[in-house]
Amino acid sequence: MTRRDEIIIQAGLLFSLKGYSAVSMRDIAKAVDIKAASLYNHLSSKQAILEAIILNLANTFVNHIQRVNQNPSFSTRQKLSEIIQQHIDLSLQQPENLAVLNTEWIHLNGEALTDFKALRFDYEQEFRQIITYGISEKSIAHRDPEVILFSILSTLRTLNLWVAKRKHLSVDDLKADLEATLLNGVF
Amino acid sequence: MTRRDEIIIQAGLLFSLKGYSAVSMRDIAKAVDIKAASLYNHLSSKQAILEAIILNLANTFVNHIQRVNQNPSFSTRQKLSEIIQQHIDLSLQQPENLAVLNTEWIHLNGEALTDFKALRFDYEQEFRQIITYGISEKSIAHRDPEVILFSILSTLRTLNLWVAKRKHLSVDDLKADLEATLLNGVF
DNA sequence: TGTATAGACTAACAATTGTTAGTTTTGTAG
DNA sequence: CTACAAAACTAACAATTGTTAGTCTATACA
Repeated sequence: MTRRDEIIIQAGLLFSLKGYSAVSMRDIAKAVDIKAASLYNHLSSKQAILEAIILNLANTFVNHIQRVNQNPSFSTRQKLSEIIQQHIDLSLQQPENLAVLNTEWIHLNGEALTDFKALRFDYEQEFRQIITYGISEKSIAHRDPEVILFSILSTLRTLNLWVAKRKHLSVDDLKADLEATLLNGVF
Repeated sequence: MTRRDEIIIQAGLLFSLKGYSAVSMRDIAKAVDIKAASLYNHLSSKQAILEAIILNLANTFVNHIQRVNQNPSFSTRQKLSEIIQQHIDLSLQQPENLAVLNTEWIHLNGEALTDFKALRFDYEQEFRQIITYGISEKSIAHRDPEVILFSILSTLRTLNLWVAKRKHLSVDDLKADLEATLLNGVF
């Protein structure tokens, strides 16, 4: 792990706790025990740190859903199951970076903001396609696809806020309960 | 509407767009067409603006869920239906303030932060009680109540991000689809 | 041994921050 | 018309911001 990686990890932790704007370069420097000016030996700007965190994670998500969606052996249900699994895994592995992705992307500028929005759109588009196909083959209930899409997606996107607290459930049990709740409902 | 209310509304809009820390008192002043120092004739501090926005809305939610939960004529399903309705209504009426509530509460301090956390806990506790009672009477599926609670609640909490875009659906149709998706699932 | 490079440092910068003090303007009630 | 309060203003403050310039030090390689 390079020094740069270490800085980005610590910065992500601080961003998730206090928000991008409320974290100073001096705060980040203190977290890795150097002076603020020394950060610039490893990174070009504060913005660049935020970009690295967010775009890296957004790319991970898009790559995953594209691979799932392209797999012809998966049923609609299996595709959704794989996606749920991925969100659980990343929510457990890097909850802080997910928090940054979810709430600090507004502070991106220029090309990085454009790239992020494109990745977010791509992800939603892949997800949307799974759902509309599922409706067309009648495996998914015939309702407004956007309502279905955002109902499921908003739960998955905020898993990082509570999943770590559910330690008494194994990951497999958590996944089973979550999948049942999202896909089969509660009544 | 007092001048104070006007300031709080404009500040809420700015906070939702750029985040609390990235909005200066001069930004808020410009939005109501006065100078920054004049804000202090109406408010004691920047913090006080944030507190007003968040605690007001959090109280609205808690009061509502308590009234619903205390109504003995409501079934479990009807209680959840009422709660969904309330989230849709507020998401349409004040999406900006909901965004502030959801993402900027970390910037609260001292007593206001304590109060907010207590209100959030109260709300989740009322919600949790509805679900555990539903499980005990076997109207709700027998699964981990926390997974059910946070699955539904995280969708409701982020309605403000997408509900306004669903203009082609009437509020009633939106509610019907959302309720069906959250409570009956999609398969 | 000499030298180049990576990575730390100190010091400073211009801009912006929330807030206060003191003053002037505006509108209303007597 | 006068008096008073509400609400605007100007000017300034100390602190903090991201970033740059220039310097020093240690390690690796010739």
